[in-house]
Amino acid sequence: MTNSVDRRVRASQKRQRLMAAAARVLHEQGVERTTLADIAREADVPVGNVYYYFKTKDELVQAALSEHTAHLDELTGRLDELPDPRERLKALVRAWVEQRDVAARYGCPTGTLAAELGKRTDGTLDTEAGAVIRRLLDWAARQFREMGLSGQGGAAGADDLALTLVAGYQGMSLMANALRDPEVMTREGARLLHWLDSLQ
Amino acid sequence: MTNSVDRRVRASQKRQRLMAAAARVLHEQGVERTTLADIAREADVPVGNVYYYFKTKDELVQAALSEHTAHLDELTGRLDELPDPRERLKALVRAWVEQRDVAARYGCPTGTLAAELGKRTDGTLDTEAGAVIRRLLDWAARQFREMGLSGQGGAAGADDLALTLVAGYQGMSLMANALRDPEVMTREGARLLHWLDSLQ
Amino acid sequence: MTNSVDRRVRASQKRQRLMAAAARVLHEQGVERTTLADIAREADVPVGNVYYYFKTKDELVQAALSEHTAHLDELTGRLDELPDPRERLKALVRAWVEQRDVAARYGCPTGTLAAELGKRTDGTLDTEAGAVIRRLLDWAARQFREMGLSGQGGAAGADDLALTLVAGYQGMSLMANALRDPEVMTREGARLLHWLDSLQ
Amino acid sequence: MTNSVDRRVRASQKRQRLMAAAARVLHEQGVERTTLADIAREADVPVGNVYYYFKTKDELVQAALSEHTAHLDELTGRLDELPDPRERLKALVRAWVEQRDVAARYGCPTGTLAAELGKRTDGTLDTEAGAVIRRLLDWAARQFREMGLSGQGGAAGADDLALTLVAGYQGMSLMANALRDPEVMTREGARLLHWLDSLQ
DNA sequence: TATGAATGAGTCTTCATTCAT
DNA sequence: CATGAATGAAGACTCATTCAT
Repeated sequence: MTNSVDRRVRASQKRQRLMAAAARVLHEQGVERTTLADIAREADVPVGNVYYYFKTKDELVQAALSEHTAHLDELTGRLDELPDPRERLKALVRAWVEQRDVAARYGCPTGTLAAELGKRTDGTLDTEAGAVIRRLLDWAARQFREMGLSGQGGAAGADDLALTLVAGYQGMSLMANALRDPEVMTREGARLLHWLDSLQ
Repeated sequence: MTNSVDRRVRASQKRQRLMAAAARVLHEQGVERTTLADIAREADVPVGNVYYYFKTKDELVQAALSEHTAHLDELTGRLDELPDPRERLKALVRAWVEQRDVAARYGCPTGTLAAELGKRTDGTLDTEAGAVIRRLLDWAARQFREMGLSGQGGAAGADDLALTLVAGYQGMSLMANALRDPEVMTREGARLLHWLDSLQ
Repeated sequence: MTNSVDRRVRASQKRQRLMAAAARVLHEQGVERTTLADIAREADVPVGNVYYYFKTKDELVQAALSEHTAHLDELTGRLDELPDPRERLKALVRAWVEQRDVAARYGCPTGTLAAELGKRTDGTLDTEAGAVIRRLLDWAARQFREMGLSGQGGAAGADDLALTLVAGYQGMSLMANALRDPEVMTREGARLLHWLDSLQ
Repeated sequence: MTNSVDRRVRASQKRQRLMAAAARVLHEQGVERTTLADIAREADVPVGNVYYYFKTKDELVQAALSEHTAHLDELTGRLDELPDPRERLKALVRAWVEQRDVAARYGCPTGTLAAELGKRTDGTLDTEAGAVIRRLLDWAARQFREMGLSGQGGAAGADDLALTLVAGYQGMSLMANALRDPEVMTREGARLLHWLDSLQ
């Protein structure tokens, strides 16, 4: 009985390994340049076996996106424990800056995925990465609202601020990546922190 | 003799057509999803003939980047005729906003190309799109310097401002693209204009 | 002890279900387009379990043929209870016509299986469906013989008549299937009945 | 110039070779058991090159059907030169009987194709073979009509007779194939000839 | 026995690149 | 220069069969 449980556990571990590997490799190599074999190798799973867990390559891409969503939720979940919404946002920016080396090499996982998938015209996954970004946007807007920054502009104010914040993150990630320079993250991150402090 | 000139002219037209087609199609479909046949068809050039102008697919990608550089130079060249550097920068932002529909559908040509090519690990073209962005950065920094905004921080001030400006552009393009919403360009564009006005 | 009996019963039920499912699905989809998973699903048996009852896919095909043989035997068994051999044959034809909708959609189970398996060159099952047809042929010949229609030509006469009858059935099934028209069965069935009546 | 013509000719010969090979191999092995490599090898064309002429395997199947249609047209064309329609039909039956060895080994090309393709549920090619058979049916009906055999039943009579004739052919082919016995063709062919003679 | 999972050989298809003329 | 055709190396995906428990 323990054995059968073990097997199930190991199996779901495999699925988990595949998802993690997909998230990593797809981020590093992009969707089109990544072969199933790449992901399988990284997850240490025989190629033929991948299809037991994911019926198509696109399902693996979808799974990678779920993985990114999970990471995002975990991060915002941790930040939610901070008492002050402004501090939460600032901690978020600091977390981004800490990722500067990865960003400089491969860009923002979700942002680059959104850019690549957005080129599709067949309606498959083309806006899925956008959904992850929207989730981040929503969380950020909630913080701004909690800061009482819906402003005179009504609720739209918080949404705009969230947009500015996330666009700032995407912009600095892309620039750091294009210039292969992690310091871009530091400099622009500092600017975002300053901006957050200035809001009232 | 006239014939040979004609031929040369026609040939260079073909080359031109291929470059333009490459720029367009690669922007819309991405590098990996675009086949040589796609570009050839769009340029109305027989596939086999492409190789007389570009020895590899990568050379066509390179050519597309040159095309984007040329567009950029043409734009900044026009802007240079404005007397006031701040007006030049604001006109640049307005030009970006005018492209909002394209940006919402396909993102910034250079930015998305930088993201895709940046995934390469084989050292081919992986930073070439970054060079185009750097060119934009340099032009912008020149404007800020001319505005006397090198600040107390010396020349770095202008560079930082340029970085913020271009990152702002990339950020809003990516967000507009991810959310498939051109209005993102309008809103964030307005913010950038306001920011440019506030600088002194 | 009851448990072990139960198990055996359940097991043989599973085997039975697999055979029935194989007969049905192989008829509808053909051998090559049918996967083991298709049959397992239809029989509501886990895929991995199939191999306890049938060691290879071909054994399942064989089992489907047995199933068809059983159906045939059951049918002729019922017909054998009719007193008049001519009536038996006419009832057979009527039974065929009753199946017209299935025939128009999927053809004769045995005939189409014979056609598909006959393409094999590896000597596996390639004439097995033919054996089922031969069984039908034998039964029909017996009826003709009983009708006293061995004729001057001796026993061969009955065999020829049987061949004509079964060929008639296969021909009308194939035509109904190719034209997707059940009425073909009705029309040609009527002709066969008329022919049977005319024999003396 | 001659060279360029040669090339085009050779190219279209290749296409022709592929069609002929497809017709032959698909008849002998069936659609599902035949790989593109099989056809390519038989046509002496590199596998990758096949796709220059036919975009998918299904297009090759379609091409094989065209080939069969062409054979049929050529045959009926030759028969049309006979003055008497009854003689045309009898010559057709004799032509069938001459093919008895092929029929006994592989069945009727169109009939077996119709049986196999008819199993498809995806709407691709599933009734295409039926169209070839219908063409034969139409030609035969024309002959019967010319014989003045529309009967009291009007034009339907000829159609029914044509159906009986072609069903007879399909039936005897299938039986010859299932029993692996060419003599079936001879016997049933004789019966069909006799039947044709008896019509008035 | 029972069963979810594993395996790897095989098949279709795509495409950059090259070739012959 | 021009161009239709040729080539072969991948890559995604399927599936019968086997395995571990």
